[in-house]
Amino acid sequence: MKDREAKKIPDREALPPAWEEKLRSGKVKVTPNRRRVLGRFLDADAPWTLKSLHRALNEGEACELSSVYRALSAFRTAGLLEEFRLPGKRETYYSLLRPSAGRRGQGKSSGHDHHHHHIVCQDCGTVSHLDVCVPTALLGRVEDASGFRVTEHHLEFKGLCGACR
Amino acid sequence: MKDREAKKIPDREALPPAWEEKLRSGKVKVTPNRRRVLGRFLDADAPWTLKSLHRALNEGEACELSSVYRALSAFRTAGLLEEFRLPGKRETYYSLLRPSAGRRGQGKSSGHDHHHHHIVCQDCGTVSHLDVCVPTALLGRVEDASGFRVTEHHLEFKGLCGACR
DNA sequence: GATGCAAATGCAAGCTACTTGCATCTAGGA
DNA sequence: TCCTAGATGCAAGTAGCTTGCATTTGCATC
Repeated sequence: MKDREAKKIPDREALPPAWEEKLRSGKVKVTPNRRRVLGRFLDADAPWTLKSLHRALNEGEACELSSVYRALSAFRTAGLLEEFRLPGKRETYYSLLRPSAGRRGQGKSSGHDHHHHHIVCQDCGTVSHLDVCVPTALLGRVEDASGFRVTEHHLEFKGLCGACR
Repeated sequence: MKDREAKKIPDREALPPAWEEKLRSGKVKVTPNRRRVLGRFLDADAPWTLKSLHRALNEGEACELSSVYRALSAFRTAGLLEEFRLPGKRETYYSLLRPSAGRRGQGKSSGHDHHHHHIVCQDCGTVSHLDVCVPTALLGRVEDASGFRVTEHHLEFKGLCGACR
């Protein structure tokens, strides 16, 4: 948690080219606000809520809640973010959909399909990412049992984090 | 879906004794309102939202939204209901936690622990129950990867139902 | 470099889905 | 039957978005 050198980027003037490209190809205009929003996701690979993001951004220059909201919607439409909800929490969470680059290509490589799942500490509320996913066999059983064709799944865990145990 | 004989109970005067017992042991007073609320869950083994339940109840005698809300909270505290949220939906859903009776006892038999998971049709919005669950092996991997002790999990699927395909 | 327009922004108002306070009523034990 | 903790109805309050509108701005084009 120490900030070495110029590591603690307050607000970026530019995003990594890959991401700027992604925005443009998603027909999302690149503005200072949006750079700052996306920059937060790139800095902290954690789930953000509309409000937590708004608070974090306004430690710097002010930025309207509704603009953050619209940025999130735009990013989601463009396939850069996924949205999810947690049992017992009221807010909607967002997290970055990184392209499934270095993974052993076990899915269709459709560009960005590396979603992930989450675990929440029932004591302190910390939310962490998980790299595990639903086994294919289970998906098959779900389709058989329900008659649905499954297109998406969300898996949330609740428990006690290392610190709270 | 046909209603045979007196199968279509409008509002019950009494709940199955097992459930009345459960309420009492959970320190929940049994009132006409609460019988009607719980009755709906017993009649239709589907997820309800506060509002859908309120609407359903008020086809009969009126019953305040806030009372339904408080009944749901009480039932949840008593361990009769579980609450969950679905991605893309705003409301909180509730479903009955039936005691894990006839199952091959693969969990600790703690009274009621037969939770289940859900699949939502992305077209028509229908929500169905699923009888599949997260494999124990996956839970182990989650604990190892995160350092958390897992106490709960929720698994939601999205897809196309038989009718919408 | 100047221009035009679709899209983004700020501000304010509106909406949905709860959630709570309070006076009154009632289930259920004494 | 009586008492009291807890349930109810009604109304007001709150959180978390969501939208409308006038203004500004990114960026493709000239």
